[in-house]
Order: sequence, then structure tokens, then C-alpha cells
Amino acid sequence: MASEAEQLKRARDEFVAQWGAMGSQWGINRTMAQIHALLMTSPEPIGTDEVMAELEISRGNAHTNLKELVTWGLVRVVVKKGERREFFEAEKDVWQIFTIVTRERKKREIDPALSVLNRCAEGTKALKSPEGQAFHSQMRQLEEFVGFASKVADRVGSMKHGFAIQMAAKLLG
Amino acid sequence: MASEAEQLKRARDEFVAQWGAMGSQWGINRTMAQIHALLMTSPEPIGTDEVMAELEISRGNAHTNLKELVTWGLVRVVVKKGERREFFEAEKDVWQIFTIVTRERKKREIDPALSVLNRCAEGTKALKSPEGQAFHSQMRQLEEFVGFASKVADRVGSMKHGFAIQMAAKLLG
DNA sequence: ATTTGCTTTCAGAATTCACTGAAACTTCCA
DNA sequence: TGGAAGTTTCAGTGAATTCTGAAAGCAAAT
Repeated sequence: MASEAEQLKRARDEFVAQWGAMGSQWGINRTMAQIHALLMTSPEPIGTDEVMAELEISRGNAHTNLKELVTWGLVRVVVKKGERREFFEAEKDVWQIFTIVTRERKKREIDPALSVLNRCAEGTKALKSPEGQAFHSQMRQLEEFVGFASKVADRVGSMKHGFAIQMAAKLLG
Repeated sequence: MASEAEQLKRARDEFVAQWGAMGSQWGINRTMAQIHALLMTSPEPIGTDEVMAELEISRGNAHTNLKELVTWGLVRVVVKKGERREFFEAEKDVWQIFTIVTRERKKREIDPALSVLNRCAEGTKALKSPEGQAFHSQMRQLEEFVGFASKVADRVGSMKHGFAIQMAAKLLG
């Protein structure tokens, strides 16, 4: 029978691999998601070389994606005393992860859409033809809806964990 | 000064182009998003050849993406009497579009994640070591949260427009 | 000032993903 | 049954993205 350590390693490897594959489905690149998975399940901060070894990727790749994760706020840089190199540690709180991803996705997906819709609606508001008015109205409807989504995302993203749970419970009750 | 028809055409072209670019940001391919934008702003159903001409794409490409949109449920096939070829018409109701996209994204993004997390959690529940238990607990937390998200998506996706508006109003109030 | 240990950048290679165009297929009509 | 009109498929091509590896940069230690 497999030792505990083996079982754990196997589960963790699967998690890393699958979380990476999932990253692709979301708009996130595979390596970035894998590194995130690796860090989320690491008992302690790890360095670039460990990441390289574990995922069998190049230094450049590891570096770029670690820094991108730091930019997102999903990962923090840790300096150990007596050590010259940098270590990395992931945010592990699920609600934190969620709010960060929500913020980031809103920025990339919702905000640009809103600005396009606004421009298209404004540019056609004076049209007189039936087709022109239909187009304008369609743009306004989309704009209104996406604006709504934007506000909801802001609101949810700034909620405290407990409050969100309450809210969701009410929604699902 | 530009005629109304020109203004409309320009606005529509911009919408199609930008909605397409946005599609990339979301996990949707550019052409598919462009066709969707084209159909959403078309006063009447259009055929494959018009799509090809308007977007300057090949027949194969137009065909594949039109059919994919039909599979999603964002576009319907329309047959005109006396016409042999198929025409296509987009769902224009914003709330409908939203629920369809929500359902589809849940299927592609949330459900697979849930199954991975479940597998990883189950496979480690008997571990005794501190690292094993930490891993298990992390998987459980993620699983619980994503399960929650899954239920919320279901619930929201099956709401009637009016009810959702009410709910959102309360959330934003 | 030089070395050492690590970080950062980036041009080109590799990989992945989307698109084309043409052939095969299906359906309707004469 | 033949053929005209339209649909579907897919091998090959092309574009976009991601990754590598090596060189350059930087700062602490000697």
C-alpha cells in the first residue's frame, strides 16, 4: 500500500495539474494557475528554483508568472533572514482569493465592455430611422445591464466574508 | 456631414469589432463573439453568406461558429418560406443572454473545478500527517466555496428578470 | 574592485489555437 | 436519375500565445 507521503504527493500533483488545466478554461494561463495551485498547497513559502523543479519549467517562465501572481495580489513575496533569494507564499483564504479574482475579472471583462457600450449608445442617440433607434435601444439595454453587473461585482468584492455568507444563505434559502 | 445610415454603420462596425475583441478576454473565440454582435444588432435574420461578407471570413469559419452559437442557445435557426438556405437570428433579450452565458460558463468553469476538488479532498481525508491534514482542509474549503458558487449560479440563472432586478436593487441599495 | 548569488529581460523556438478552402455530403427539384 | 443549392467536415496553413535559455542587471559579501 502507498505510504501517506505518496498519497499526498499524488493528490497534490493532480490538484496542480487540474487547476492548471482549469486556468486555461478561465482566461488565465496554465503555468500561472499551476504555480498558484502549488503555492496554495505548500505548507511554507517556496523559491523560484523549487517552482522550476516541481513544474519542470524554465526560470524565465517561473519568474514571469510568479511576478504576475504578485501583481494580482494572489501571492506575496517573503524574505527569510539569512537567505538572499526571494520566497513566495500564496493567499490561502478562499474568500480573499475570490474577491481578488472578482476584482481582476471585472477590470478585464466588465469595465472595457461598459466603455464600448457607452460609446456605441452615445454615438447613435440622435438617429431617427427605425433601425437606428433599434440599435441605440439595444446598446442602452446592454449598457444598463452591464453597468448593473459592474456595481454588483464592486459590492460583492468589498464584502466581508461573513456578510457574504449570510447574503448567499438568504439567496439559497 | 455623415448621413444617418453611415453613422449607424460606423457604430455597428465598432460594436462588432469591440465585442469580438472582448470575446477573447472572456473565454470565447473572437469570431463567435463578432457573429453574435452582428446578429444581435441585425433587424432581421441573416444567412451564412451575409455573415461571411460582413466579417470577411471563410464559409467554414462562419458555419462552425454559427452552429456553436446555436448550441449555446444564443442564436436560433430560422427558415424562410420559399428559401432553401438557413437564416440565423440572435436572442436579443439581455436577461436571456445573461442566463445563457451564466449556464454555459458554470458548465465549463465551475462544474469541472468542483469535481477536481471533490476528488482531491476525498483522496486525502484519511491522512494523518499535519501536511496531509492541511492539504485536505484546504481542498475542503475550496470545494465548499465553489459548491456555493455553483448553487448561486443555478439560482440566479433560473430567476425571472423582474425578480433578479429586485434582488440586485436590494443588494445595491 | 571583484566575485558571487540571485533577479530580470527578451529574442527566437515551440506550442497551441483559429481559419481557410476545397471536397464530401445532403436535400430538394426537374 | 441527374443536378442544383446549400451544408458540413477537415487537412493543411497561418496567427497568436507561451516558454526557453542565455545574457544582462543588481546588490550583498569579500
